[in-house]
Amino acid sequence: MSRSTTARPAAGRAGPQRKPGVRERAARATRESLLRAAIKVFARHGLDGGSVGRIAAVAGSYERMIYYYFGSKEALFVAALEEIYRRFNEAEARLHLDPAQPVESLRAVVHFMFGYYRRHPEFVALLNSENLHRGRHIRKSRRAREYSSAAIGILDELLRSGAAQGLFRPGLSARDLYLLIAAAGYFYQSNRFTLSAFLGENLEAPEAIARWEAFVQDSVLRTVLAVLPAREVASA
Amino acid sequence: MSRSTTARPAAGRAGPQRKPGVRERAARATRESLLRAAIKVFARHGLDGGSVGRIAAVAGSYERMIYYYFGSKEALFVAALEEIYRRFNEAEARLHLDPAQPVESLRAVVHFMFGYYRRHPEFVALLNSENLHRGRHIRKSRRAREYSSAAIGILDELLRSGAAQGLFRPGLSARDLYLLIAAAGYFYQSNRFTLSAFLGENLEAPEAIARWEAFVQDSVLRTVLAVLPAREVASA
Amino acid sequence: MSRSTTARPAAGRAGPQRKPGVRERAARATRESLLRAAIKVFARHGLDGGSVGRIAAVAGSYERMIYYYFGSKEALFVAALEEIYRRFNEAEARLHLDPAQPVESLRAVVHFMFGYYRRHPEFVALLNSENLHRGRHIRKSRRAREYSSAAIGILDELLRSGAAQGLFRPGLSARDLYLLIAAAGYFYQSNRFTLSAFLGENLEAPEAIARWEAFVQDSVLRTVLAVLPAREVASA
Amino acid sequence: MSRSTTARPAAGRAGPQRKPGVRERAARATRESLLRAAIKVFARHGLDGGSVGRIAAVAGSYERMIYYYFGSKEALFVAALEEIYRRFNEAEARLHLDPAQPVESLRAVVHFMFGYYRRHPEFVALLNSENLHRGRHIRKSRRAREYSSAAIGILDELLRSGAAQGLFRPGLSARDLYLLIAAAGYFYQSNRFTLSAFLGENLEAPEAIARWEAFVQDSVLRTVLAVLPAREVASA
DNA sequence: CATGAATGAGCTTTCATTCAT
DNA sequence: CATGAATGAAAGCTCATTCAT
Repeated sequence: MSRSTTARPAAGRAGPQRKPGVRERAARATRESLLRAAIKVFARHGLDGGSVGRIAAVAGSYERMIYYYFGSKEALFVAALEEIYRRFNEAEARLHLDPAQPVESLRAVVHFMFGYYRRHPEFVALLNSENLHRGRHIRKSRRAREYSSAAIGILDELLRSGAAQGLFRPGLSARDLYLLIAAAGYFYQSNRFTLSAFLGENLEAPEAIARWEAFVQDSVLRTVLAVLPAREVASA
Repeated sequence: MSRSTTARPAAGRAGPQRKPGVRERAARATRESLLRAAIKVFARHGLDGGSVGRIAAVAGSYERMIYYYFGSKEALFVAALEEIYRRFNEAEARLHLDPAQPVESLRAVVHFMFGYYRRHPEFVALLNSENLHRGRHIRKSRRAREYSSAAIGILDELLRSGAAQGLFRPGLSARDLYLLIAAAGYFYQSNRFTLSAFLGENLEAPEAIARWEAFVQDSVLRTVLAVLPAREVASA
Repeated sequence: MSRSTTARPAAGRAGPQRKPGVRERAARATRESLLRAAIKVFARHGLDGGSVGRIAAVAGSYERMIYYYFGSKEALFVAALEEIYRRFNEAEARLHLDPAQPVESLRAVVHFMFGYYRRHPEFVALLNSENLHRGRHIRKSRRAREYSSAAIGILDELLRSGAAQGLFRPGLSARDLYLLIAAAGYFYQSNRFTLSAFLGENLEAPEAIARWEAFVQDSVLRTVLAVLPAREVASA
Repeated sequence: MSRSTTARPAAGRAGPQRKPGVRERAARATRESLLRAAIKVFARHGLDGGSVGRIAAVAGSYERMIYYYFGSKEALFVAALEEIYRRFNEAEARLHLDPAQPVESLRAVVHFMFGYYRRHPEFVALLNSENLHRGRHIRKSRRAREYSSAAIGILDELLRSGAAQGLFRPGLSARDLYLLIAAAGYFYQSNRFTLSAFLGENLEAPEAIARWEAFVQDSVLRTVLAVLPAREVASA
């Protein structure tokens, strides 16, 4: 009853490290271009609106290959989800922070997340699609779950360090703070079209972006700081 | 895209106010049930995923009627968008605030918005769909634009009043604060499925909701207050 | 979750007898031509081999109409099955037998069945398809079951009458006799191609057919007769 | 349709009998498992319904191997047909009959065929598929034709012997009798699903099977016997 | 006013088969 | 010898929409 009548290639990490032949390399390229195309198309049109035909066309491949490598449209969507999570995680890991300087580090975190969402609208769009589908796919993916904890762990370290130095209020929840930062960055990116119409201004203008980030930086710091130096922080 | 397939009944604002006959009332009921069904279906499945067939079925009507009353699927989506904006505006208008008590009023605003998003997931879902489609429909709708300014106007009034009383910092942007509140409430609702998977906890549990609102209330107030009465606010 | 998004016309016997309009008559013609085409195509190519595309083409209609009137390929197959059963039943009902003359009547039954199978290869072919699918469809069809009992009831009457007259052996089972007659006629028709290859002769030649029927007539009568008048029956 | 895509191993009768090496033995095993799988799958799903993918999966091999060893799906079907004919012939050959005891031998023939059909539903199912396809494949197969005559030859011997002993009527056709026996056994097996629905009883129950064989034994003997010993045969 | 019938493009998926190492 | 990769046609089915009374 399993769907794949054709033996699928063992996607993912190969065991014993052979030198890949020409054929193998081309195959991997095909698979990857399909995945990249899927991310692009699903991000632009959603899971329902993004057809396998369009994905194949964007990848310069054939619809059939999607089924060869991924098995189904839905499985391709899961793979796309996992990939954007993986990329986000990777980018996050590259963000080196100094716990000894909690204020600057916290600012850096906000800056990173705002920048990431803006430079990766496909991340935001795919997550929206997944939420439209009530998290059906992510729930099934073991891999996606693994990427979770790191970000909050980092924040927690910063909060503890800040509190130890007497800079931050003690007892703050890293999870809550993470949500606040994510919400501010995500919502601005995700809803930029309706917000632009609603507010009558273009939220994608650089000044608008800068102003928003400054405001949130301010708000986040005020949320955590033990003592508010009236001038300094307000005019960040 | 031409919308006049058949002479449509004058959908929308009736001109001279006649007493509606039986026929007219039945027609209006059909139209409304279609609209309600559209909101439900589009919210659940998105614009692409929600078919006119399903909408007609949910409304207990015929697909043909959608074309009769709305002209096209897209026009029906626009009508659905307008309707949820209208409802939101209406709810907002029912929120009576006392500018003389800016702190309590601000808390009430946060509470209202958090509650609205939670009780009206279709509002959140439809806006997400619209943003996936890059604001294509809202941009065309005159009506939706009208609903914009009220909310921010109210906030502005509160901020001014608070500043005048020496409670709030002066010079704060109502727009920025509005976005922060909206972001915190919206993101939590919109992304509850991926977040629940990501965080490994159920964000729809009452305690989780309460905790989140408390945190945001705190954060919002810390953002605006001129002086922080250490205990009171911290332990909101 | 029901499959038909479009309201399907109430297939089958209409309740209150209105005079059908032009439109209605055309619709019925469409439906019937699709059903006829389905019987033809399924009989020739089987359930799997017969595509809805081909059926639509043979009917001079559109594939879409199959879904409009029948809902699915499988449901169309069920309708085809029911129709050939109905036709067989109808033909059987037209066979008027005189229980007072059991020998002649029995001969007539054999003759009828042999002729029916030969003139209606689609009946045989569709039943074969249904058996390949392990009776999955017929089991679900209430209507098909209704057509069952008549044939055997008639045979039973003949056997009783013959026994009462002292012509037939008493205690014979109509069901067994029915199966024997059906088997002989059906198998000859159903397996005519492999048998022709196997035997090296064309079983569809009129003489071959006549010879076979004569043999079976003889065999059936010898099975039921109480006394065998050596010459008479042997050279039927 | 051209079948030489790659130099095929000499499928079928090996010429000069060399001792097979390890490679050769593995190859033969692959070929045989594919053939066995093909018989199983074609029997269950028909020629059109049985996909090469499923056959390869059941065989635990690759689709490509089907083309390697057999050249095409159709050629594989022909091979499957030939194989089941071969098996049937082989089983028939193991049936040793004593022409001096024609009645017992005839009974044994009926018993053998009934048992074979029942224990080898794939034989019945494949022949049905082949007949659906109008004998297209068997006509092309030299080998299948060879298996024909034996069975009827045996019956002919029995009929002659019986007639010589005065037990059987003279002049009976072995071919006709063979068809009658085959029809009775085959039809019961082939149509067991529709018949079970039609008759409202389970034809696969042991008692039903026994009753049917007894009835047919009786009928066959009554067809051939010159004189009927009233009691003995009637209550077979 | 209202609604069954019709329509064709497009969807996801599976098919048998061939290519290239 | 063996097998992953590729291919395009065709499958069943759903879609939004229009026709015609």
